[in-house]
Formats: sequence, C-alpha cells, structure tokens
Amino acid sequence: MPEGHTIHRLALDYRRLSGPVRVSSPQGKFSDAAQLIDGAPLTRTEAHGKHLFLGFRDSDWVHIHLGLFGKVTFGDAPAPPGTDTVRLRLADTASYADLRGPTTCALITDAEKHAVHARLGPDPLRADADPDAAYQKISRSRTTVAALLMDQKVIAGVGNVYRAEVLFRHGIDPCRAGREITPAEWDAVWADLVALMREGVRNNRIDTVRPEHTPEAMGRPPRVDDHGGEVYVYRRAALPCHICGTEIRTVDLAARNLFWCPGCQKR
DNA sequence: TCCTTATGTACAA
DNA sequence: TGTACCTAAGGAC
Repeated sequence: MPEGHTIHRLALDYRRLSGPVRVSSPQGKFSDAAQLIDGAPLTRTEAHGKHLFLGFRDSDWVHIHLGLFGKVTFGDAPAPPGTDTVRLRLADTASYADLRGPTTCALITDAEKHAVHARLGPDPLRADADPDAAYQKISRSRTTVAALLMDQKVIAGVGNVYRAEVLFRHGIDPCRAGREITPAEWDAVWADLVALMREGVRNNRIDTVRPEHTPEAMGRPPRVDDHGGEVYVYRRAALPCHICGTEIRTVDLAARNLFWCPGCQKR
C-alpha cells in the first residue's frame, strides 16, 4: 500500500533495528551492495515522498522505492530462511525486516541522495516542506489538477488514493486545470493532506471519511471498503456517493484509475 | 491453475 | 501512449 504515509511509517519502523545490522539479499539481486554494509550500524532513516533512505555509518544510504508491488515485513528473530523474493534483509539480535518487490533498492552516496531530493516536490509529511513551491507549478499549469497531484516533482507522496480522496473532500472537479485552482483552495488542500497523511502514518492505512459521514452517523449499515480504509470515492465506481447518492464515476487516466463524484465535484 | 488487478515509475517511440 | 518491471491476492475455472 505504498503512498507517502506508508514510506514515512517504514522510516519509523526500520528504527527498531539497532547495533550492528546483518545485511543480506537472499534473492541475490542486492548481494554485492549488501556485502559492503553488512555489519554496519543503521544510523538514521528518512522518507521523502515515496522514497525511503536507510542510512548506514556516516554517508552510505540504501535508497528504496516500493513501486506498485513492494512490501516490507518485520518480524522477531530468528528470521525464517530467506526466499527468492526477498531482495533485502536486515537483521539484528532481536528482529528482522524483509523487503520484497521494490522498484528500487540501491546503495547510494550523499550526492546521489541529494539528487533524489532535488527532483521531488514538497512532501506534506516533511517539516521542511514548502507548499508554495507546489502552488507555483500548479498555478501556472494547464494540466489537470488530477495529473498534477500525482506528479512527484510537483508534490511528493500523494498517490492514487489520496489524490481522489482529497479532491472529493474539497469538491474539486479533477478535470480542472491547475491554473484554475485558487490560492485558498490550494491552502485548504495542502492542510488537509498534512492532516490526512499524518493520520495515515499513525494508523498505517488511508482513512478519509469525516466523522459526520461515517455509516453510523448517516444511519446506514456499516461498510468495509475493499482496500482496508474508509474512503469516499476510491475504488467505489458505480456505487452511490456517501453524501449525495450520485454514482461514483471512474476513468482511465494516464494508466491509472481516477474516481470522482460528479454530484459533489463540479467545476 | 490461470487470469486479473493493484496505493508506481521510467523509458521508448 | 504503450510497455516493461517487480510481487501477491483474489476470483474464475
């Protein structure tokens, strides 16, 4: 479930590993690099958008991007035998962490890490984030706001779920151009992303439904959205909107599914 | 057992 | 715009 909140949560969870860390690649694809840092202390962890950085010693970094399929599982020692899908295993005396299916898992330098930060937009989950930097790009763009929110150079960490949900929560038609988004709208969207994504880190899942719209509050039967969180529109195509009852629509946009409510999100 | 799908990105044409 | 890459779960047979 890799949007930005997942990565920031992983940055926190990886800190359970301390002392000298055994680094290996049961699958083999990361073996050479793993050897170089095997036994080194994990000194810090950091996330920017969907990029995760594990810092070893002073200036060695393991750069991880989960892509669509990547997953990390943590467990208590002893670790089970590694399988041919475990790209990276970290283990100390108490626990282990297995990484599978990442798009990226590479040993990089400080300079290479800087380059990654430099090409990413502000991340609502980072203290150093500047929302105006994102609005500078959005307010000058003829591209749809739906596409801009997914562009990691514009804003880092938002994925297909947060995109759909934050646009719904602010009644913004996803087809509006970036240049049509007002400063007040952007301020509200950004503040909302900060709050939603922080909650996502805490709960390790995406919930976006306001208390007054929960099934209990609306006097409807309880529901379970099929991806593990409570949402308004994501993957709810053809189902009635929780608020206005209009059928949620979906369209294939740049190879991703966009969901929105035509009743609540008008131009 | 096979097919589809997925919360992502990069590169080719 | 299409395709490749990485994994696992769920549903259709």
